[in-house]
Amino acid sequence: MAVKETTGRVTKRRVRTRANLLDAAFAVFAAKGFGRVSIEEVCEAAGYSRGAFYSNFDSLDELFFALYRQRADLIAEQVSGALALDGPDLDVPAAVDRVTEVLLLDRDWLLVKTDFLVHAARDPAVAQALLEHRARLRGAIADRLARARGHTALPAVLGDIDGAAHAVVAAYDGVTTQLLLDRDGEHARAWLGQLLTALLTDGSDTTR
Amino acid sequence: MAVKETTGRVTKRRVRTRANLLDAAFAVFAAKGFGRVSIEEVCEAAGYSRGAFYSNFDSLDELFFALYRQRADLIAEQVSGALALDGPDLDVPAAVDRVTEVLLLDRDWLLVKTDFLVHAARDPAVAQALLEHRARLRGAIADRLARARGHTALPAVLGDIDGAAHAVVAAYDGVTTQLLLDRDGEHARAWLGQLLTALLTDGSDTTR
DNA sequence: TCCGTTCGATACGTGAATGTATCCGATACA
DNA sequence: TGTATCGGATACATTCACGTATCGAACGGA
Repeated sequence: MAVKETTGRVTKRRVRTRANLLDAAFAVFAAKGFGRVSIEEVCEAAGYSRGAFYSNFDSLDELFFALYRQRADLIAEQVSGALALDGPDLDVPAAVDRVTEVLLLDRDWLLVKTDFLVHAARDPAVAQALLEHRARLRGAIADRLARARGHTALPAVLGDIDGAAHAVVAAYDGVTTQLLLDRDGEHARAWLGQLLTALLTDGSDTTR
Repeated sequence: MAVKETTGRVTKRRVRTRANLLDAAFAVFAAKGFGRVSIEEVCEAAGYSRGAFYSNFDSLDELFFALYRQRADLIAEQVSGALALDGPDLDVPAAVDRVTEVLLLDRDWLLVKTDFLVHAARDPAVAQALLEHRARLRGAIADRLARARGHTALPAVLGDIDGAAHAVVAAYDGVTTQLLLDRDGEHARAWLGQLLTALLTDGSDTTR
């Protein structure tokens, strides 16, 4: 373990250093990709030497994992927040807009997340973590959809509410891919909105 | 350039070597990921020494690019073939099944393709190549959809036929992501079929 | 303020991957 | 079959990133 466990004492300096390393790592990973980043680059970007790194982490993999958890938790919170905003009744287009905004706002996060996906695809243990994050998102979405039942009918083709939540996440992933390539964030958000409403409402709605 | 241009002479041995290197690279990239592969690993897997590599390519990047083009062309062909199978009229569910089969059959290809996406996301020139491949796929899909107009009405929410083709590709990308994580190919194919029919038919169809 | 502990910097040795230069066997063509 | 060219193997020097071991400084508690 990188963090000593002999004593519960955690210095303030330590947490600051760790946070700085994580922040710097986020920027560096986003810019160059996980596979092309050296430990020293992260340290340099953070203003530390490698000694600081090895005092806080055992490997780049461990740092990457910690970084992902941190940011994923943040996003999950924001999505939950965006979904909880309006009252007990769900306004589909408005909620879709808010969620869309959160999910596609930060290109750097999409880059890091995709790097993490590639990583996870080859390591079942890592995949587990990513699947859990996705399950958390789906859960938040499904909860919200459940409260809206009756107001807006879901198309039967997707199956139950959980199927609909799966579809939402799939649409998110699909639009993410396109956005990573064409870098047109505005278009991506508009289009994700369109896709989601296409999936969540039956075909009769043509206004949006 | 790696391939000499002083003379048009291309030895048989050379094309064989190049093909072997590409095949080996595909396997190695799929197994370990582009970022974690050394030139020597590829050569070793192909049964050559580094000399052969440098005689055929300038860098790992160049090889990766060539590899992607090769395989992407193959897939594009297969998709076109799968779409051209039935007569002038389109049988949506059948065509969806066939395309789904082609697109999600080979996990290794999905891995390499996602690696390539990550790569392209940071290099506009590479992104261009990937966008063109995607455009080719969309074109084939759009052509097919155009011929089916009237038989199966498209939901208006997606916009025109090209919008529908975009949606198909997005669904493909979304399911790909999930498949990379849970490794359940059968489920992925079934679900992609479900998603596509949900997108391509209006909400009235509940049988599949 | 003093002291023990913790944190991070520096210096070092090591292994791996790279690109090049050179050499020998294979190949194509007359 | 002979010969000139080509393709790939080998050897080499170099660079780079890694992990460790050690040292001085910052920190927190008494």
